[in-house]
Amino acid sequence: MSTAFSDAILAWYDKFGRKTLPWQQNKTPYKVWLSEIMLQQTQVATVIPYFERFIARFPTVEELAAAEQDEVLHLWTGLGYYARARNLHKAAQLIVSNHHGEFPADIVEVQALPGIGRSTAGAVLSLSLKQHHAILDGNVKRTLARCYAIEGWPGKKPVENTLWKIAEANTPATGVERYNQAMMDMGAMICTRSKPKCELCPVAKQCEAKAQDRQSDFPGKKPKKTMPEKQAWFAILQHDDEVWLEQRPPAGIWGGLWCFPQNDTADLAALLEQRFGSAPVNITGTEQLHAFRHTFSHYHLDIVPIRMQLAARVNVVQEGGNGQWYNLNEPPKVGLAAPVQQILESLRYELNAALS
DNA sequence: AAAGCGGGGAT
DNA sequence: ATCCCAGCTTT
Repeated sequence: MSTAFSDAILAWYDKFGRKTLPWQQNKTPYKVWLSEIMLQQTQVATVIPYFERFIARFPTVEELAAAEQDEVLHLWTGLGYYARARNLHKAAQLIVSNHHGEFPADIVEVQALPGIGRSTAGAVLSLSLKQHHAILDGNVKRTLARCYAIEGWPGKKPVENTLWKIAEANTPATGVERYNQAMMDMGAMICTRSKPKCELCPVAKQCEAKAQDRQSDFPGKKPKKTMPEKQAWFAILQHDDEVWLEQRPPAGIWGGLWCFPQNDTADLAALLEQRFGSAPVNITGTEQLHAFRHTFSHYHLDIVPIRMQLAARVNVVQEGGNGQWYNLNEPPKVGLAAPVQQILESLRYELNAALS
Protein backbone atom coordinates (compact mmCIF):
# COMPACT_ATOMS: atom_id res chain seq x y z
CA MET A 1 0.00 0.00 0.00
CA SER A 2 1.39 3.35 -0.92
CA THR A 3 1.25 6.29 1.41
CA ALA A 4 -0.85 8.31 -1.06
CA PHE A 5 -3.94 7.91 1.12
CA SER A 6 -2.36 8.88 4.44
CA ASP A 7 -0.30 11.67 2.86
CA ALA A 8 -3.45 13.29 1.52
CA ILE A 9 -5.27 12.84 4.84
CA LEU A 10 -2.38 14.29 6.85
CA ALA A 11 -2.05 17.31 4.58
CA TRP A 12 -5.79 17.91 4.90
CA TYR A 13 -5.59 17.55 8.69
CA ASP A 14 -2.89 20.20 8.99
CA LYS A 15 -5.13 22.69 7.21
CA PHE A 16 -8.63 21.77 8.30
CA GLY A 17 -8.57 19.19 11.10
CA ARG A 18 -9.83 19.90 14.61
CA LYS A 19 -7.13 20.84 17.07
CA THR A 20 -8.84 22.99 19.70
CA LEU A 21 -11.31 20.60 21.32
CA PRO A 22 -11.13 20.51 25.13
CA TRP A 23 -9.65 16.99 25.22
CA GLN A 24 -6.98 18.01 22.70
CA GLN A 25 -5.39 20.47 25.10
CA ASN A 26 -2.56 19.08 27.24
CA LYS A 27 -3.51 15.61 26.11
CA THR A 28 -3.32 12.81 28.64
CA PRO A 29 -4.53 9.23 28.27
CA TYR A 30 -7.18 9.91 30.93
CA LYS A 31 -8.70 12.90 29.14
CA VAL A 32 -8.55 11.22 25.73
CA TRP A 33 -10.09 8.07 27.20
CA LEU A 34 -12.96 10.02 28.76
CA SER A 35 -13.61 11.91 25.55
CA GLU A 36 -13.56 8.74 23.45
CA ILE A 37 -16.09 7.04 25.72
CA MET A 38 -18.39 10.07 25.61
CA LEU A 39 -17.97 10.45 21.85
CA GLN A 40 -18.91 6.84 21.21
CA GLN A 41 -22.53 7.78 21.57
CA THR A 42 -22.86 11.50 21.06
CA GLN A 43 -21.69 14.25 18.78
CA VAL A 44 -18.89 16.61 19.67
CA ALA A 45 -21.08 19.64 20.37
CA THR A 46 -23.16 17.73 22.91
CA VAL A 47 -20.17 16.11 24.56
CA ILE A 48 -18.22 19.30 25.26
CA PRO A 49 -20.21 20.56 28.28
CA TYR A 50 -20.43 17.05 29.75
CA PHE A 51 -16.69 16.62 29.32
CA GLU A 52 -15.93 19.97 30.96
CA ARG A 53 -18.17 19.21 33.96
CA PHE A 54 -16.75 15.72 34.32
CA ILE A 55 -13.11 16.80 34.18
CA ALA A 56 -13.76 19.70 36.57
CA ARG A 57 -15.23 17.29 39.12
CA PHE A 58 -12.82 14.39 38.45
CA PRO A 59 -9.50 15.87 37.26
CA THR A 60 -7.66 12.58 37.74
CA VAL A 61 -8.27 8.87 37.50
CA GLU A 62 -7.83 8.63 41.27
CA GLU A 63 -10.62 11.09 41.95
CA LEU A 64 -12.91 9.28 39.54
CA ALA A 65 -12.10 5.94 41.16
CA ALA A 66 -12.90 7.32 44.60
CA ALA A 67 -16.30 8.70 43.58
CA GLU A 68 -19.69 7.24 44.39
CA GLN A 69 -21.24 5.56 41.34
CA ASP A 70 -24.31 7.71 41.91
CA GLU A 71 -22.31 10.87 41.30
CA VAL A 72 -20.69 9.45 38.17
CA LEU A 73 -24.12 8.57 36.79
CA HIS A 74 -25.38 12.01 37.82
CA LEU A 75 -22.73 13.64 35.63
CA TRP A 76 -23.70 11.26 32.84
CA THR A 77 -27.44 11.91 33.07
CA GLY A 78 -28.79 12.68 29.59
CA LEU A 79 -25.80 11.27 27.72
CA GLY A 80 -27.22 7.76 27.51
CA TYR A 81 -25.45 4.41 27.40
CA TYR A 82 -25.13 4.37 31.14
CA ALA A 83 -23.32 1.04 31.10
CA ARG A 84 -20.41 3.01 29.73
CA ALA A 85 -20.37 5.34 32.69
CA ARG A 86 -20.41 2.33 34.99
CA ASN A 87 -17.59 0.72 33.01
CA LEU A 88 -15.61 3.96 33.07
CA HIS A 89 -15.93 4.08 36.84
CA LYS A 90 -14.99 0.40 37.21
CA ALA A 91 -12.01 0.84 34.90
CA ALA A 92 -10.78 3.83 36.92
CA GLN A 93 -10.86 1.68 40.05
CA LEU A 94 -8.94 -1.07 38.25
CA ILE A 95 -6.34 1.45 37.08
CA VAL A 96 -5.83 2.54 40.67
CA SER A 97 -5.69 -0.98 42.08
CA ASN A 98 -3.71 -2.67 39.30
CA HIS A 99 -1.75 0.11 37.62
CA HIS A 100 -0.84 2.47 40.47
CA GLY A 101 -3.33 5.03 39.16
CA GLU A 102 -1.43 5.38 35.89
CA PHE A 103 -3.38 4.71 32.68
CA PRO A 104 -1.65 1.64 31.20
CA ALA A 105 0.46 2.15 28.08
CA ASP A 106 0.24 -1.46 26.87
CA ILE A 107 -2.63 -1.97 24.45
CA VAL A 108 -3.32 -5.46 25.77
CA GLU A 109 -3.79 -4.06 29.27
CA VAL A 110 -5.86 -1.18 27.95
CA GLN A 111 -8.21 -3.51 26.08
CA ALA A 112 -8.63 -5.59 29.22
CA LEU A 113 -10.32 -2.63 30.92
CA PRO A 114 -14.12 -2.70 30.90
CA GLY A 115 -15.67 -0.53 28.23
CA ILE A 116 -12.55 -0.36 26.09
CA GLY A 117 -12.30 -2.42 22.92
CA ARG A 118 -9.88 -2.50 20.09
CA SER A 119 -10.78 0.80 18.47
CA THR A 120 -11.03 2.83 21.66
CA ALA A 121 -7.76 1.38 22.96
CA GLY A 122 -6.05 2.28 19.70
CA ALA A 123 -7.51 5.77 19.76
CA VAL A 124 -6.42 6.55 23.32
CA LEU A 125 -2.87 5.25 22.91
CA SER A 126 -2.32 6.80 19.49
CA LEU A 127 -3.86 10.20 20.20
CA SER A 128 -2.31 10.68 23.63
CA LEU A 129 0.97 8.71 23.41
CA LYS A 130 1.52 8.56 19.64
CA GLN A 131 1.60 4.79 19.66
CA HIS A 132 1.12 3.10 16.30
CA HIS A 133 -2.39 1.63 16.30
CA ALA A 134 -5.21 1.70 13.79
CA ILE A 135 -8.70 2.82 14.80
CA LEU A 136 -12.08 1.90 13.34
CA ASP A 137 -14.95 3.92 14.70
CA GLY A 138 -18.09 4.75 12.74
CA ASN A 139 -16.48 7.72 11.03
CA VAL A 140 -13.54 5.66 9.83
CA LYS A 141 -15.79 2.78 8.78
CA ARG A 142 -17.88 5.07 6.62
CA THR A 143 -14.90 6.82 5.05
CA LEU A 144 -13.04 3.59 4.24
CA ALA A 145 -16.15 1.70 3.11
CA ARG A 146 -16.78 4.42 0.54
CA CYS A 147 -13.21 4.95 -0.58
CA TYR A 148 -12.69 1.22 -1.15
CA ALA A 149 -16.30 0.37 -2.08
CA ILE A 150 -16.60 -2.30 0.60
CA GLU A 151 -19.96 -3.98 0.21
CA GLY A 152 -22.03 -5.20 3.14
CA TRP A 153 -23.04 -4.01 6.57
CA PRO A 154 -20.02 -3.43 8.90
CA GLY A 155 -21.94 -5.14 11.70
CA LYS A 156 -21.08 -8.38 9.91
CA LYS A 157 -17.77 -9.85 10.98
CA PRO A 158 -16.28 -10.39 7.49
CA VAL A 159 -17.07 -6.79 6.49
CA GLU A 160 -15.59 -5.46 9.71
CA ASN A 161 -12.47 -7.59 9.28
CA THR A 162 -11.96 -6.21 5.78
CA LEU A 163 -12.27 -2.66 7.08
CA TRP A 164 -9.76 -3.34 9.87
CA LYS A 165 -7.27 -4.64 7.29
CA ILE A 166 -7.64 -1.47 5.24
CA ALA A 167 -7.43 0.71 8.36
CA GLU A 168 -4.19 -0.98 9.38
CA ALA A 169 -2.69 -0.80 5.91
CA ASN A 170 -3.43 2.93 5.66
CA THR A 171 -2.18 3.94 9.10
CA PRO A 172 1.10 5.75 8.50
CA ALA A 173 4.35 4.93 10.30
CA THR A 174 4.71 8.48 11.55
CA GLY A 175 2.09 11.08 12.42
CA VAL A 176 -0.36 8.43 13.57
CA GLU A 177 -1.81 10.77 16.20
CA ARG A 178 -2.63 13.33 13.50
CA TYR A 179 -3.81 10.68 11.05
CA ASN A 180 -6.26 9.02 13.45
CA GLN A 181 -7.70 12.36 14.54
CA ALA A 182 -7.93 13.32 10.85
CA MET A 183 -9.89 10.19 9.97
CA MET A 184 -12.44 10.90 12.70
CA ASP A 185 -12.68 14.51 11.51
CA MET A 186 -13.08 13.31 7.93
CA GLY A 187 -16.06 11.18 8.87
CA ALA A 188 -17.59 13.98 10.91
CA MET A 189 -16.91 16.88 8.55
CA ILE A 190 -16.43 15.56 4.99
CA CYS A 191 -17.52 11.97 4.54
CA THR A 192 -20.81 12.51 6.36
CA ARG A 193 -23.51 9.88 6.24
CA SER A 194 -25.71 11.90 3.92
CA LYS A 195 -24.58 14.46 1.36
CA PRO A 196 -20.84 13.89 1.75
CA LYS A 197 -18.78 16.93 0.80
CA CYS A 198 -16.79 15.18 -1.92
CA GLU A 199 -15.70 18.49 -3.44
CA LEU A 200 -13.75 19.19 -0.23
CA CYS A 201 -12.42 15.65 0.21
CA PRO A 202 -8.65 15.14 0.04
CA VAL A 203 -9.02 11.57 -1.23
CA ALA A 204 -11.87 12.10 -3.67
CA LYS A 205 -9.62 11.17 -6.57
CA GLN A 206 -9.05 7.74 -5.00
CA CYS A 207 -12.62 7.16 -3.90
CA GLU A 208 -14.22 4.15 -5.55
CA ALA A 209 -17.73 5.04 -4.35
CA LYS A 210 -17.41 8.48 -5.92
CA ALA A 211 -16.06 6.99 -9.15
CA GLN A 212 -19.16 4.83 -9.30
CA ASP A 213 -21.40 7.63 -8.01
CA ARG A 214 -22.59 5.22 -5.31
CA GLN A 215 -21.65 7.13 -2.14
CA SER A 216 -25.00 6.41 -0.53
CA ASP A 217 -24.54 2.65 -0.99
CA PHE A 218 -21.67 2.58 1.51
CA PRO A 219 -21.43 1.49 4.17
CA GLY A 220 -24.10 -1.17 3.66
CA LYS A 221 -27.24 -0.63 5.72
CA LYS A 222 -28.12 -2.54 8.82
CA PRO A 223 -31.02 -4.88 8.15
CA LYS A 224 -33.96 -3.21 9.85
CA LYS A 225 -36.67 -4.90 11.76
CA THR A 226 -39.83 -3.52 13.21
CA MET A 227 -39.48 -2.47 16.79
CA PRO A 228 -41.83 -3.89 19.38
CA GLU A 229 -43.96 -1.51 21.40
CA LYS A 230 -44.18 -1.91 25.15
CA GLN A 231 -46.11 -0.05 27.81
CA ALA A 232 -45.09 1.14 31.23
CA TRP A 233 -47.03 2.87 33.97
CA PHE A 234 -45.00 5.05 36.29
CA ALA A 235 -46.30 5.49 39.83
CA ILE A 236 -45.43 9.00 40.92
CA LEU A 237 -45.89 9.16 44.67
CA GLN A 238 -45.71 12.79 45.67
CA HIS A 239 -45.93 14.56 48.96
CA ASP A 240 -45.25 18.30 48.88
CA ASP A 241 -41.95 18.74 47.09
CA GLU A 242 -40.87 15.14 47.37
CA VAL A 243 -41.38 12.13 45.11
CA TRP A 244 -40.50 8.50 45.64
CA LEU A 245 -37.70 7.07 43.47
CA GLU A 246 -36.16 3.62 43.37
CA GLN A 247 -32.77 2.58 42.10
CA ARG A 248 -32.77 0.09 39.23
CA PRO A 249 -30.71 -3.10 39.47
CA PRO A 250 -27.08 -2.66 38.37
CA ALA A 251 -27.50 -4.37 34.98
CA GLY A 252 -30.09 -4.04 32.26
CA ILE A 253 -32.11 -1.04 31.16
CA TRP A 254 -31.28 2.12 33.06
CA GLY A 255 -28.96 0.09 35.29
CA GLY A 256 -28.16 1.92 38.52
CA LEU A 257 -30.37 4.86 37.62
CA TRP A 258 -33.20 6.20 39.77
CA CYS A 259 -36.74 5.75 38.44
CA PHE A 260 -40.35 5.78 39.53
CA PRO A 261 -41.91 2.48 40.57
CA GLN A 262 -42.87 0.94 37.25
CA ASN A 263 -45.49 -1.54 36.15
CA ASP A 264 -46.39 -3.08 32.81
CA THR A 265 -50.11 -2.76 33.46
CA ALA A 266 -52.31 0.07 34.68
CA ASP A 267 -52.91 -1.80 37.91
CA LEU A 268 -50.72 0.11 40.32
CA ALA A 269 -52.45 -1.21 43.42
CA ALA A 270 -50.31 -4.33 43.57
CA LEU A 271 -47.25 -2.17 43.12
CA LEU A 272 -48.21 0.00 46.09
CA GLU A 273 -49.04 -3.02 48.19
CA GLN A 274 -45.55 -4.31 47.58
CA ARG A 275 -43.97 -1.03 48.63
CA PHE A 276 -46.10 -0.09 51.56
CA GLY A 277 -47.21 -3.44 52.87
CA SER A 278 -50.64 -3.69 54.31
CA ALA A 279 -50.51 -0.25 55.89
CA PRO A 280 -53.06 1.80 53.94
CA VAL A 281 -51.63 4.74 52.07
CA ASN A 282 -53.73 7.87 52.28
CA ILE A 283 -53.94 8.98 48.68
CA THR A 284 -55.67 12.33 48.39
CA GLY A 285 -55.65 12.53 44.61
CA THR A 286 -54.80 10.44 41.55
CA GLU A 287 -54.31 11.86 38.07
CA GLN A 288 -52.78 10.75 34.85
CA LEU A 289 -50.07 13.08 33.57
CA HIS A 290 -49.11 13.54 29.94
CA ALA A 291 -48.36 10.15 28.38
CA PHE A 292 -45.43 9.97 25.97
CA ARG A 293 -43.26 7.61 23.99
CA HIS A 294 -39.65 6.87 24.79
CA THR A 295 -37.71 5.03 22.10
CA PHE A 296 -34.82 2.72 22.82
CA SER A 297 -32.52 1.25 20.23
CA HIS A 298 -34.66 -1.87 20.02
CA TYR A 299 -38.17 -1.03 21.23
CA HIS A 300 -40.63 1.74 21.87
CA LEU A 301 -41.85 2.31 25.38
CA ASP A 302 -45.14 4.12 25.84
CA ILE A 303 -45.07 5.67 29.28
CA VAL A 304 -48.16 6.61 31.29
CA PRO A 305 -47.25 8.59 34.40
CA ILE A 306 -49.85 8.35 37.18
CA ARG A 307 -49.44 10.79 40.01
CA MET A 308 -50.75 9.99 43.44
CA GLN A 309 -50.68 12.76 45.98
CA LEU A 310 -50.06 11.44 49.46
CA ALA A 311 -51.45 12.99 52.61
CA ALA A 312 -48.17 12.28 54.33
CA ARG A 313 -44.72 11.06 53.52
CA VAL A 314 -44.94 7.32 54.04
CA ASN A 315 -42.20 5.16 55.31
CA VAL A 316 -41.61 2.58 52.69
CA VAL A 317 -40.99 -0.97 53.72
CA GLN A 318 -39.86 -2.27 50.38
CA GLU A 319 -37.72 -5.36 50.63
CA GLY A 320 -34.42 -5.28 48.82
CA GLY A 321 -33.27 -2.46 46.57
CA ASN A 322 -32.80 1.20 47.29
CA GLY A 323 -35.44 3.85 47.50
CA GLN A 324 -35.46 7.47 48.49
CA TRP A 325 -37.67 10.49 48.73
CA TYR A 326 -36.32 12.83 46.07
CA ASN A 327 -36.67 16.51 46.84
CA LEU A 328 -37.61 18.40 43.69
CA ASN A 329 -36.10 21.64 44.87
CA GLU A 330 -32.94 20.18 46.37
CA PRO A 331 -32.23 17.37 43.94
CA PRO A 332 -29.61 14.89 45.12
CA LYS A 333 -26.76 14.11 42.75
CA VAL A 334 -27.94 10.80 41.37
CA GLY A 335 -28.27 9.34 37.88
CA LEU A 336 -31.73 9.63 36.34
CA ALA A 337 -33.26 8.00 33.29
CA ALA A 338 -34.10 10.61 30.67
CA PRO A 339 -37.90 10.17 30.84
CA VAL A 340 -37.73 10.35 34.62
CA GLN A 341 -35.73 13.55 34.43
CA GLN A 342 -38.31 14.99 32.02
CA ILE A 343 -41.11 14.22 34.43
CA LEU A 344 -39.19 15.54 37.45
CA GLU A 345 -38.54 18.79 35.62
CA SER A 346 -42.21 19.27 34.82
CA LEU A 347 -43.16 18.45 38.42
CA ARG A 348 -40.67 20.98 39.73
CA TYR A 349 -41.91 23.61 37.29
CA GLU A 350 -45.50 23.00 38.29
CA LEU A 351 -44.68 23.07 41.98
CA ASN A 352 -42.85 26.38 41.78
CA ALA A 353 -45.41 27.93 39.44
CA ALA A 354 -48.10 27.08 41.98
CA LEU A 355 -46.15 28.82 44.72
CA SER A 356 -45.64 32.07 42.88
C1' DA B 1 -42.14 10.13 12.29
C1' DA B 2 -38.35 7.50 10.95
C1' DA B 3 -33.59 6.65 10.17
C1' DG B 4 -29.00 6.55 11.69
C1' DC B 5 -25.53 6.66 14.81
C1' DG B 6 -21.23 3.07 17.62
C1' DG B 7 -18.92 -0.26 20.06
C1' DG B 8 -18.44 -3.34 23.79
C1' DG B 9 -20.71 -6.90 26.63
C1' DA B 10 -23.97 -10.59 27.15
C1' DT B 11 -26.03 -14.54 25.37
C1' DA C 1 -22.36 -14.87 15.64
C1' DT C 2 -26.13 -12.33 17.03
C1' DC C 3 -28.57 -9.61 20.21
C1' DC C 4 -28.76 -5.96 23.61
C1' DC C 5 -28.15 -1.45 25.29
C1' DA C 6 -29.97 5.29 24.75
C1' DG C 7 -31.07 9.27 23.55
C1' DC C 8 -29.92 12.55 20.40
C1' DT C 9 -29.51 14.67 15.55
C1' DT C 10 -30.70 14.61 10.90
C1' DT C 11 -33.75 13.86 7.25
